[in-house]
Amino acid sequence: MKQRCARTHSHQRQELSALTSRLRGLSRKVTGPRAAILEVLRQHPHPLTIREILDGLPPGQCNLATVYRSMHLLEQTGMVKRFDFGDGAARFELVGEGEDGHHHHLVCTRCAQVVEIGECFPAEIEQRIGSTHGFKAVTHKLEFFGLCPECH
Amino acid sequence: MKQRCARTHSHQRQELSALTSRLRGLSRKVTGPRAAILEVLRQHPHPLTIREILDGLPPGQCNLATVYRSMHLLEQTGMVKRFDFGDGAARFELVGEGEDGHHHHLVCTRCAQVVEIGECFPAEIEQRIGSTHGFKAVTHKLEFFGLCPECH
DNA sequence: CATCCAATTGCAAATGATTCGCAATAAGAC
DNA sequence: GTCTTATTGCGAATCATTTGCAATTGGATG
Repeated sequence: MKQRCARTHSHQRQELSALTSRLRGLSRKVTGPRAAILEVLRQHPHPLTIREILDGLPPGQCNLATVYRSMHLLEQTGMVKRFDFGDGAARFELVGEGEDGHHHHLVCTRCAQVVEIGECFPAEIEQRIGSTHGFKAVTHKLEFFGLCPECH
Repeated sequence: MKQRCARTHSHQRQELSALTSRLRGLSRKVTGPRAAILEVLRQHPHPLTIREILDGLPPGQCNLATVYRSMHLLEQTGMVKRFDFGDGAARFELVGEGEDGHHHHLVCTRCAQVVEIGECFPAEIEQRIGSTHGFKAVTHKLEFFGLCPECH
């Protein structure tokens, strides 16, 4: 069984060269924009919005549409994971090689500070939920919200 | 302590008159559009998108912008609960009187069929997560995704 | 029941995130 | 180097949602 809920995401920063090799290994071209985007993600081990990624790029390095397209690509290849904090903007985080990136966050509803969470929904309960309703390949999205120390 | 994770949402359909009284009790006007929207929600005890609500309304009964505004109002007053299945469209469900509407869903990623889920993230773990990081008023959003019996 | 005022609505235009078409460009294979 | 095809930039399109504003209408009041 897939051990998904343990600490499967190491935050040891990956080398940029390792990232680009991964891309190349997936027979995708390592272009200027893509390398630059990977570098931004590497520098910010936090969920980043498309806008934040674009703003983190050297000016003129890459077009907004290209960021969107790159994030799709990276998501499909499993190199980044998409998160949704419910504010209408997708966020992305690098995924370590060989990992699935499944984890959760605790988000401050006032200042948007984000903390990464180790806990996960109990796998056995998820399993039961799926089989109870005849669903297969069940996963979940889970995010926590609250007021951070500075905001209360 | 708030008992949030038991089956706090009864799906016994509420009377329309009870709903409109609730609105009136909150000193909000019971207008044609609002009554019609409540009726649609009553008839469909499932998470509905704005578009689905509008389409469920008698034609010409209510403007799109009004549906948006009404859902905001109903959400603020606690009469409906907003859910996010990650597809970019908010969904709404009526909340029973005196309940908080907190619950989760199991959504088919192919046909979008939705099953309501009784289980919830263990409150004691959520509590621990909050206090570990000094967060207050911690809640969570949790939805399950998988392939329903018809789709696999 | 008529009156009045603030809350509410409709409409159209604005916004914000995301996607798409298409011609120009640039990786990487040979 | 050349060539082929993936990729990019740009602008326009799309989709969900919000907003400004003038017209309308609940419902409190007399």
